[in-house]
Amino acid sequence: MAQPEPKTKSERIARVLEAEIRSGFLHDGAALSSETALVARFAVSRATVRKGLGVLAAKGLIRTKVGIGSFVTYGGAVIDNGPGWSLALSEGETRMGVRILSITRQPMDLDAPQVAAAEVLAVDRLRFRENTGRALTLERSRVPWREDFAALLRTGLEQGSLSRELELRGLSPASGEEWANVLPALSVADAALMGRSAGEPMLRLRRLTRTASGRVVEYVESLLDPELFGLHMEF
Amino acid sequence: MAQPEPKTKSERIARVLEAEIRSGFLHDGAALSSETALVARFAVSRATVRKGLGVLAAKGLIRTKVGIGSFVTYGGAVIDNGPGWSLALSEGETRMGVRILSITRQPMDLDAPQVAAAEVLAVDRLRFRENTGRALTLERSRVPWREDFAALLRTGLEQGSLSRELELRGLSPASGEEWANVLPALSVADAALMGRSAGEPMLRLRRLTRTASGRVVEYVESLLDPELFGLHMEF
DNA sequence: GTGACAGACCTGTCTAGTCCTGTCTAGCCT
DNA sequence: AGGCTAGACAGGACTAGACAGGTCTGTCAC
Repeated sequence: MAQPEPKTKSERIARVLEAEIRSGFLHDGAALSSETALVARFAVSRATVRKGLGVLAAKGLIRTKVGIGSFVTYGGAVIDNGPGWSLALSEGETRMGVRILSITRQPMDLDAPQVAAAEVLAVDRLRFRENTGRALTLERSRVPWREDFAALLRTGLEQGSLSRELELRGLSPASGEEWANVLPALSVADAALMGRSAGEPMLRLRRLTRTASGRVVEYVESLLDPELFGLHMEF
Repeated sequence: MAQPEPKTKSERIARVLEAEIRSGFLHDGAALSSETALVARFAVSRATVRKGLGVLAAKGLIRTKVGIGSFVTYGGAVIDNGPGWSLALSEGETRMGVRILSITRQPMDLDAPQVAAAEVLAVDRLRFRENTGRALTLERSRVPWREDFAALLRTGLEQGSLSRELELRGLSPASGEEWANVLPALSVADAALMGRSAGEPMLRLRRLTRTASGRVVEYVESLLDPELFGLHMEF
């Protein structure tokens, strides 16, 4: 229905950081990276980073203090969807549990031609409402394999967040793409994983993130309960 | 349909660039060369290049931004104008016809609390592939009623575009919101309108646009064939 | 232990320069 | 008159660098 607005660099930076804040990846009170660190991450000049931060400050999402840094001042976390669309819960308060199905080193299995790597770190997770057995989301993350992922296969993820592990290794997304469409019918295999009925329509989200240098950070494919999840965007 | 021979240099430039865009050589979101680079490429003056770019901009194929450049805003099938999500056709070239179901003055019927107006201009359209009877989209636009819409009820829309009529009356969207979700089952009434089966899952898009002063310009609710349409976003 | 200090790191601000589009003027040619 | 050329100037986006001043922390002297 629309065309992507050509974005300036500063707008893009504001957008990526805003999504990280709204998704809860950067929680309320958290310190953003320093301006010079963001310069490196987004591969732009400091003036441009500051312009992007200015947008967030104007929206009241962050506050910056001289000599210290910038801090998140927004507490409305949603779920970990990374940058891009804001994933909105259709209902009100919904407590969701997370279950990690598997963390493995394996060949690339999903259909994402942009991911050239033969081997990936694969993390599959379920989210479910605690009172029922039905899973609300099924998320499959694929990250091009690096040797320093080896420990994760034994120890698991810190706080269950793959993004955080990637961040620790300098794999911060600076740009990306996102696709959304309707999966008309849940497959038998996925239905079994999610404790749902095969044939149900689902909302399917695919996201590819890249570093400033263009290297693929992560590819995520999510199946979401259409009753509960929708996409929302302001422009 | 045979194209007439381009008469002027600026027409030739527009023709060449348009072909590159429609062929996919310049994909959606891609940056065109700068005007001075195009001056060198086509060996004409900058004014001529700008005239050619002006033709493309008027067609909605590109958008130019001061200090940055010109960008392709044509994703293969532009359904409607305006910023926000980019609606992507899953398949390749698909020629679609438009049929306007009705243009009426009526009470607000859709569930959009942001639209305070009691009376609206309501435009319902179908889009369909020409060889089949199945509609691919059903779009319902609602615009707060103004007296200068009266003529539209008799004369119809210029080029079938409501956006153009709104633009002519100074109602240019400056900001807005967009929601997307899965409609699990097409209603019997809508199925009949679209020539589809009731119960099919559909992609539902809702968009609310506002002027710079915050007045609601338009509310649109679209049902889209999930096989054919998806959402795409870069960040 | 404590207090002072140096240095590291942070934001705030400024300047000079590049590259881009927007716009205007003057003139040439058919 | 309309299409085109050539040039000039303004202003926006961005880069790169420099400098000042706030804040924190490790270290050293006492």
